[in-house]
Amino acid sequence: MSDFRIPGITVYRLALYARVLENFLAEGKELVSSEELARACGVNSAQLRKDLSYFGQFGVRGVGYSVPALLKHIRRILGTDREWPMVLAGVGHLGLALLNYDLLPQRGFKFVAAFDVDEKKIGRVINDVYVYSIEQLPWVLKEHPVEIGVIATPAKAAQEVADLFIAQGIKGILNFAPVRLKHPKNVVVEHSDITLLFDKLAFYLRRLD
Amino acid sequence: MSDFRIPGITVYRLALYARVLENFLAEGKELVSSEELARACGVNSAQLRKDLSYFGQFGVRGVGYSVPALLKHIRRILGTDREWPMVLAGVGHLGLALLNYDLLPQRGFKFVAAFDVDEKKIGRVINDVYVYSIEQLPWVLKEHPVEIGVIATPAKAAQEVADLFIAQGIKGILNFAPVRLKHPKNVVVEHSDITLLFDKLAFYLRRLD
DNA sequence: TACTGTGAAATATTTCACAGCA
DNA sequence: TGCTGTGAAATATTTCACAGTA
Repeated sequence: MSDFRIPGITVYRLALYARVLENFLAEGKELVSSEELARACGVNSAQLRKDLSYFGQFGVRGVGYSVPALLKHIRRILGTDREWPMVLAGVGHLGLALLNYDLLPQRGFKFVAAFDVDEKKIGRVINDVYVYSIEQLPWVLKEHPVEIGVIATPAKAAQEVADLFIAQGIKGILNFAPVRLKHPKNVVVEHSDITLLFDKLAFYLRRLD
Repeated sequence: MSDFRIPGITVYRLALYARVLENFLAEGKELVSSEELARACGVNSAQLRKDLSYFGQFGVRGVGYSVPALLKHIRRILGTDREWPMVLAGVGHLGLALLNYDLLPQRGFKFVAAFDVDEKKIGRVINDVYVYSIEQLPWVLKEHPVEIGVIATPAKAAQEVADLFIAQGIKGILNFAPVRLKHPKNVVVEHSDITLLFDKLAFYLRRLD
């Protein structure tokens, strides 16, 4: 019922439920049962109900869940019922992909500035986002304080960027560089290392009968 | 000791250990203790030792682990001691980032062909990879059978591509499209939905004191 | 001595199964 | 009746703590 210690995996699943509910909503679906939503998400229905029960009661016994109401509840739980301005460090191929990824602003995650060290990139505007020199980072963050910083630099630059972010008051970092960041524990860091997923796939492929 | 049912999270951590060991190796480090490697990976040392113990004994009591030997062992366990040819569907911004991501071929994951529906992209060569029309997919996979298919298309095309992949004998799919794929259980599917990570970050940011 | 390897204990997560209710 | 919500049971994972050994 309370939010005392919510497992990361539960938070992740809530985000997944929200994604699937968005699709149901787009299809004009009004009602959904835990069984149906769970199946669409690839999880057990008791688990879905348990995940929700950490935060309250959102369904109607004998009936199910209202699709728009449940989506609204989950968004409020996740904090995606508001806008989250963000900055990006590293305008390489992945950085470009992030700047151009429409689903992020649709969900409230909006880049307000990007940074790079490459002279050829500095001054460009990508999808309405200006690319600054990394040296302007303290100044830009002072002018436009944001809570979320995204790192899409090469591994060797990532820690330095993280330190800069943290020094300028960034509270949450999403790190796509393949390196573990050191950080104080009042800063939230999520790591996303794409190459690890390929390794995992290789492992399970090898032991397919 | 045996590989009966290895938790996905253990496999993921093994990949992480390999990544950190690679860095240690590059620094010329010969020996590492479970404590030191675990700290660099952000995990408990007993957990690291337990993870390894599913597969054998790789250390020396009182001494630690040989960095190059442990790395070799983990690579063999993961299946990253060989090359994995792959195909890509979807040459948008994310697809481009994947085609240009040097760490993948360094670890043996090599795209041999890419596919798209956009006439403007078909026929281009990106980082030595030719972009075919999606209609040529059956033919190309017949000529060059591969086990891994990567999906970086918009959500609405992903299931159709997955079905094509599976029909052509692909055994493992890494799906970056924000949709849950239906698939027979002799096909391994890993989902990577980047937007879910942003949601998770928002959740933990909101409850930072 | 200084570590690994690993049963056993502790903890966390998932699933069951059914009471409760529209 | 047909669902949700949730204690309790089952299962999975992590951590402890120490025997084993180079």
